Amino acid sequence: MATKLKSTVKPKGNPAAFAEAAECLKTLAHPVRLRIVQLLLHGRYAVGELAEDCDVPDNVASEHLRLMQRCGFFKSEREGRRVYYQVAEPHLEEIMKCIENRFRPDARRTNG
Amino acid sequence: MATKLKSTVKPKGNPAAFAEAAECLKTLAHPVRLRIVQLLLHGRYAVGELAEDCDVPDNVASEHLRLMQRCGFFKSEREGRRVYYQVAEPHLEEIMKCIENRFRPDARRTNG
DNA sequence: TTTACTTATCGTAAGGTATCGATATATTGA
DNA sequence: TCAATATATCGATACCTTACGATAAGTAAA
Repeated sequence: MATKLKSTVKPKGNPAAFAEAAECLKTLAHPVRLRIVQLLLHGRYAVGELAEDCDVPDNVASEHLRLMQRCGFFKSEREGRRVYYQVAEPHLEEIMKCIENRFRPDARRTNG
Repeated sequence: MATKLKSTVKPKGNPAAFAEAAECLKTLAHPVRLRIVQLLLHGRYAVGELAEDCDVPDNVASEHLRLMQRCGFFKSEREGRRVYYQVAEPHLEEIMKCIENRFRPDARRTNG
């Protein structure tokens, strides 16, 4: 297998994009929020359902959802007393797959 | 194009994996650190070089590098007075590509 | 050995984040 | 209207993170 050489040209960075990306990653970087993302990538859930699954009080789940909605991850709609959340950011699935791929039990040392 | 239905089965979560993933994402979630990751995915740089590119003092760059090294992102080796860092985590490239893909100027509304 | 260069570490202050309990708002049904 | 359910918001607190300046440590050259 041939060794791939890295380019020596320095990639140009976009500070505004890095700032926005950092914001979104920070929002993703919480165990409960990761679980909520995983759940909502597979279906549609109300606040109380998510809270129960994550074993946190309803108001805490609600707060996590608010943060993620602010980043555009989710949208919500009320149905009767309940408010259902679902994914609104198309790239979430790809990013979550990368993360799950990395943190599978056997995911280390795929290459050099 | 057929509409893909979401599975209704609830994915089972691994709390320990979510905790570890959240740690690593938090470490990634900083504008300067994202830039450093981008640079090191394209080459090998010393602390002072990274500090200059990122427009931060050397000790701040050194601290960011220490945090990321603690997550296993990088390894370092001294050469004379300088310490060079390079990527040690194979999944970094894939994850960074996802992020760059999402935060390109035209990256919104790919589907959904 | 003395000085300069490069990186790492430490203490600290400022600002941000997570969580909790209490309370407010919205909806439904009695 | 009143009570119950479901969600959202607020104030307070504890904790964490970041950046800064000072300083230490490792290396090279004078």
